[in-house]
Amino acid sequence: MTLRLHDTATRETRDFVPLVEGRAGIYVCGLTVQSEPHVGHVRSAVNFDVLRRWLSATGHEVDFIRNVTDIDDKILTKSAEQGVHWYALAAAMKRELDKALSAINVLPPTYEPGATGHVPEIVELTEQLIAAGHAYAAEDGSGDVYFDVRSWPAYGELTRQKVDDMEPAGDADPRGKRDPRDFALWKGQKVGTEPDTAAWPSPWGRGRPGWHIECSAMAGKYLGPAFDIHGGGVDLRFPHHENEQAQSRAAGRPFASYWLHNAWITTAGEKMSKSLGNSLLVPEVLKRVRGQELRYYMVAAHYRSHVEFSFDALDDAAKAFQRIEDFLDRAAPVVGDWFASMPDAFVAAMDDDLGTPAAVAVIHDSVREGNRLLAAGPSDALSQKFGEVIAMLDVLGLNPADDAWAAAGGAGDKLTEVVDALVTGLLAERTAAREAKDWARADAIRDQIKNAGLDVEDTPAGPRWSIEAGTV
RNA sequence: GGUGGGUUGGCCGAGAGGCGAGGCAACGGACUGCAAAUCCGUCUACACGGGUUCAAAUCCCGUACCCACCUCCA
Repeated sequence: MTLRLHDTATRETRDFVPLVEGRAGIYVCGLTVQSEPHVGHVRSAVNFDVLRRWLSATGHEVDFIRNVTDIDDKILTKSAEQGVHWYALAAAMKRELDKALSAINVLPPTYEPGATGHVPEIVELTEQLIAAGHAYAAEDGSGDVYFDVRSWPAYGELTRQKVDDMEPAGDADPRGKRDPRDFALWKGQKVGTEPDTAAWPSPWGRGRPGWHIECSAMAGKYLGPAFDIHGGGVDLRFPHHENEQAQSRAAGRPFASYWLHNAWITTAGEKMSKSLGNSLLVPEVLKRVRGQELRYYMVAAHYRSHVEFSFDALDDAAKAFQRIEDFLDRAAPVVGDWFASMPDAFVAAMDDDLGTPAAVAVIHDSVREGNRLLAAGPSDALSQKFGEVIAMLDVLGLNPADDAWAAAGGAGDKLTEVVDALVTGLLAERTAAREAKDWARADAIRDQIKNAGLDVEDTPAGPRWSIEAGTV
């Protein structure tokens, strides 16, 4: 069985054949750190984290590069509005992003390069493009350098568009462009309006990188002229990815073999950046559900499907995940030896363009079977189901035993011990009442615990408490 | 104007010619002192109109509505 991926460049789902057997080089466009991350932003990170984990799980050594755009127009505009240094804003937002991603167990990339640290590589690539006749310094003295779209016949190949059919950029400043579709590789500093700290020396005067060039330069530096997979959100296909590919290929670099694009999480049918919604910032959402549950919500939908975000659906996802967790909690004390193994159906689902919805369905199948077996006490079959569930959750980054969750939980563990001590005392009283068939007393104790926000279940191994669903 | 995606049961959300994904909710049954949890079962859906086919949610044609991108974007 081999992994098949949907390549948006060819619009085909085809076998993944890495350039070097057993290795995979992945470049993912990360965020522009200009504001706090919302759930839409982190979906992309989760989707590509799953890809990375699956490649690792199937024996690939993965080089995973995810950039962070730490200088651009928006960062400059917003920082000016807020009266802070642009680099202070970028650094603060980067910390917020890191916090949000670790809360949902997104593994850190192999390396996370930023545009500001790669100006020499960007200048070098720009010079190559000028030498090759595909870029030119603006003749208006602005210090800008543009990619010459008309000089590259393949321009538009990624998104199947013809230059002549494209809507001319109405609001774009033509400045020194030969064609309105030409895009900036280098932006000359606007002295007086842009801070000196946001300008670097170059053969064309002081300035800063254009948006697209950084990814071409950094992908080339860390993954080489040709690499396996390039990922990002659908909105990046054009212009960002189209331009990245044009630049790179015009400079003689074959670039990515496969292009993967994740779909949106929308609210009210619209992309999140268009709706206001502070409530959708990751820290806000994590007040309602845990990181595991938010991640499950994202993984339960296919990466290429639009997800219409709703708190009701999020709550449903949290319950579904708790069902899986509950099985592990109840089975753990009785399973004995077990080993991790993935059912064929799960492997087949993941190999089919990362079919996480079907993969999650397989987890639920194993959980149901495991629950059935659990009623009969320990057995090899139960241990096997337990190992299956753990293995599958691991691949999806959802293993409840993963240290990542404990780190995100903070001081919760100590509190749990305290609650456990208190509740255990009450439950002992209730057990005594039940043995005396004093049902009124037993139920009163259970109600008291329930009113505090905890559920009580009677199991063959005795009473068990848990935090009521939805109140975590 | 160009390019791409979508519309599935009470809800979320898969599937891509036959064989009921899965979850949540609801209802019935088993279990329970009563519950909870769990298991078993029920609810048989594919925007609309045509067509192809032995067979269509799936393929084709048309229609409606929605969304994204066309140089700020996950």
